[in-house]
Amino acid sequence: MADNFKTYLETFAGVNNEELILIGERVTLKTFPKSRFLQQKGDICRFSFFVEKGLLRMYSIDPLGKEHIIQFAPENWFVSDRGSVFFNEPTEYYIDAVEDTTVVVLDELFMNQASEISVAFRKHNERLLHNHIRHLQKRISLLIGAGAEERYRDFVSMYPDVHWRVPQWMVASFLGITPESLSRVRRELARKV
Amino acid sequence: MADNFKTYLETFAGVNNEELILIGERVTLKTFPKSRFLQQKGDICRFSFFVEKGLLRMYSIDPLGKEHIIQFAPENWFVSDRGSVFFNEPTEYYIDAVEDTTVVVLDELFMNQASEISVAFRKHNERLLHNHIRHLQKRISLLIGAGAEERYRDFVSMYPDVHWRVPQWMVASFLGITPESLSRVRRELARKV
DNA sequence: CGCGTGATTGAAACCCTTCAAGTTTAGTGG
DNA sequence: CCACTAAACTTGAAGGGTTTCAATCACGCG
Repeated sequence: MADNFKTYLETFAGVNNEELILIGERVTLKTFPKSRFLQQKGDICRFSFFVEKGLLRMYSIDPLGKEHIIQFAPENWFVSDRGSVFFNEPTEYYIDAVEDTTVVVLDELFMNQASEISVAFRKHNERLLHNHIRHLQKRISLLIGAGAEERYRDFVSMYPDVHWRVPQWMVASFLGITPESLSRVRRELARKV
Repeated sequence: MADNFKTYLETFAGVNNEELILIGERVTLKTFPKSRFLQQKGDICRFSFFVEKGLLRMYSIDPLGKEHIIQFAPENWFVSDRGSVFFNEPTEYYIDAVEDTTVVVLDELFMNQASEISVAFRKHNERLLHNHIRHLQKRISLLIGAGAEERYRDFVSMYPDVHWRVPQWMVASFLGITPESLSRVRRELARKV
C-alpha cells in the first residue's frame, strides 16, 4: 500500500496492524497528471482523497468567473467536499492537480463504515473535523481583521512548502486578493528586509 | 426537561424515548441574564450549550480591541468552541447573552460518552459538524467574493429573526464591516425599494 | 524565434474605514 | 411620568487599501 498513507495512519491516527490491513483492502491508489480534475462543480462526491505524493487544490468559481482557492492539499493531507460526500448533494467545488499527484481514494462506503473498520480511524477522522473547523475560523478572522500583508505572512509561515510549489496567482487566489496586490505586498516586504 | 431541547432531539436527531431519559439525567438547565458571560477567552471550555430560549453570541476581540462576532445562537442552536472542548485548549472566544437566555448545558464527559448514551445523538452531532464546516465555507466565500451589500442581504435572508433581535452594530460586527458602513448599505437598499 | 503564461508596475477608480458631528432611541433616577 | 444621560444610529468629508485596466517585462517551450 501507499507508504505515506500507511505511516500516517500508524503515526497520527494510532491505527494498528490488523486494521491497517483491513483498510488497505478497502482503498485504491490513483494517479492524476497535472491539471487533471478529480472533481467538478455539480458532482455528487463519492470520494475523499489522501495525497500520497503531489499537490492538489480545491476551489470555487464565482459568477464573474474568478477562482477562489479554498484549500491546498500537499502530501499527507486529506481533501474532499465533506458536505457533498456526507449529505449526497452536488458540490460547489472543483479539485484538480497542481502537480502530478498520487492519491489514496477513500470511497463513501468506506467513510461510512470507518467506525466498524477501525475505531482509531473514526476517532482520528473526528479530530480532523474539529481541526478543519478551527482552520476555517482562523481564516475568517484573518479575512475580517487583517490586511493583505498579514494574510500573506500568515500563509507563508503556515505553508512554507506550498508557497514554493504553486504560482503566485494561486497564492493570491487563496488569500482573496488579486495577483497584482500580492505582487505589491511582496515588494514591500522585500524592501523592509 | 427543557421542552425545546426534547422536541429538537426527537425531531431532528431521531433520539428515542429511553435515550431521551438517559440524556435528561446527564444535562442541566441554566439561565443567564443579558450581558452575562458563559465563556471567556483563556477558558478551557468544558461545556457545549443548547439554547432553549433566548439568544447568545460568540465572538473574538482582536488586538485593536474590536469585537468580531463568529456566530449567533438563537433558540434550538448549539454553540461552543468545539476546538477548545475537544482539544482541551484555552479558547480564543467569548460567549455572552444578547438576551436573557436559558441554555441546556452539555458537559465534556457527556459529549465524549455521547456515542454510548445515544447512537442517534452521536450521528446527529457528526451531522452538525459537517454542517458547521459548510457554513464556515460559505462565509469565507462571501468574505472573499462579495461586498458589504451582498453579505448583508445574505445575512437577512438567512437569519431574519436574529436580524430583528440584535442591535445593528452586532450585525455589522458579524459581517466584518463597520456600523457606519452597514448604516449606509441599509440606506441604499431602502432607497432602491 | 515567437508565443503564452506569469509577474510587475503605474494610474485611476472604487469601496470601505476613520473621524467627527449630529440625531434618534432607550433606559434610569428623580 | 418627565428629564436626563448613555447608547445606538445616521451623515458627511477625508483618507487608505485594494481593485481594475493597461502596459511592460521575464521566462520556458514548441
